[in-house]
Amino acid sequence: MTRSGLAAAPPRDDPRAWETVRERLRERGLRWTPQRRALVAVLAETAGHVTGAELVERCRQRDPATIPSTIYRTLDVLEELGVVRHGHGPNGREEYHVLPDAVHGHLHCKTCGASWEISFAEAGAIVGSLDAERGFEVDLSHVTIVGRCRACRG
Amino acid sequence: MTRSGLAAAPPRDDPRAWETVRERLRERGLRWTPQRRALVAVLAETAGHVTGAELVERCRQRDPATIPSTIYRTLDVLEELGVVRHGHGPNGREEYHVLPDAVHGHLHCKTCGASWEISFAEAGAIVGSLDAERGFEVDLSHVTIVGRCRACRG
DNA sequence: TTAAATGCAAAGGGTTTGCACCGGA
DNA sequence: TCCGGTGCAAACCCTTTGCATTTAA
Repeated sequence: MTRSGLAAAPPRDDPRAWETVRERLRERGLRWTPQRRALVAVLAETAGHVTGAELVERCRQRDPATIPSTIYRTLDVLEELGVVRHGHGPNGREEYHVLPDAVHGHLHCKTCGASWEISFAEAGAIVGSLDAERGFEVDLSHVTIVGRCRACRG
Repeated sequence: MTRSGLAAAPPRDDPRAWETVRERLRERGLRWTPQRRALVAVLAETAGHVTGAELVERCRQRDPATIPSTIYRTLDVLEELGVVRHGHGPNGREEYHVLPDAVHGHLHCKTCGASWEISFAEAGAIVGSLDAERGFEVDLSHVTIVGRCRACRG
C-alpha cells in the first residue's frame, strides 16, 4: 500500500517537523540553500494543498527575486523526501499536498470552492468496494471528488 | 496515451445518434460546416474520453489543415448541446467525455495507463457514504480515481 | 444578405529545460 | 575543490483570443 513510505514525516503542525528537512537533504548529499529555506518556510505555514504556481507567488512575496524553475526543481526534491506529494486538484491542475502525515484524498465543493480532506478511514467505502468489485487498489492521495457540500445544497 | 480499457460502448457507436447533431445545431441557428462534420466524425468513433489535444491530433490525421482553435470552439458548442462533456483526467488534464448517455466516473491505472468507467450504480458506495457522513453530493462526472488495476497488482 | 465560423497569428498560463555561473559542504 | 543549485531565457504544451475573411443558410 501507499502508506508505507510516509511514516517518517512528523505531524504537519509541529514547527520542529521542518527542522529535519535540512538533515534529510544532507543525508543524501543535497544542499540547504537560501532558496530552499524560503520554500520550506512557505510550506511550513501552508496547510493542506497548493499549486506550484501558488507557491511561486507566495515565495515571490517574501523575495521578489524568486525564480519559478527553482521552485519546481525544489518541489521535485522535496517530493522525493516525502515532504510534499503531488496529486490532482478539482480544476484539473497539479497540486502539492504539504507534509502528508497520512494519506488522504479531497472533497471539493464546486459551488463554494471549499475543500475537505478525506481520511484513509473515511474512504473505506470507496477503497473497499473497488477492491472487492474490480480488484482495483485505490491511490487515495490522487483522489479528488467534486460535488456540492451540505451548506451549498441548502 | 489515454485509452479506454473498457469496450462497453452502448448506443455510443450507433451512427444514428450523431445524425441529430446537425439538426440540433440548426435549431439554434448554428451551422453545419465541414470542420464540424469532421470533428463529429472523429467523436463518433471515439469511445470514452479524450483530451482536446488528442482530438486536434485525430482531426489532423484526416485533414492536416485542421486548426486547433476551431476544434476547441466547436467543442464548446458541442458541450452546450450535451454531445460532449468535460471533466478532469488522471493526469490533471481536461478531458472530454463523448456522448455522456449516462453519468459516470473513471478509474485509471497508474501502472498500465488503462481506464475504466464507473457507472452510477457501481459508485453507490462512494456516493452513499459521502452523502451520509458529510452531506456531500458527489458529481460523478468529475470523479477520477487513480490506483493500480488487478492485472498490474500481479 | 448576414450572422456564424473559419484561418491565422499571437498571446496566455503554468511548467520544464539548457547552460553558464555560483556557492555550499 | 567539486558537484549540486541557481538564475536566466527560452522552449514547451495546451488552450484561448482578436480580427479580417469566408461561407452556410
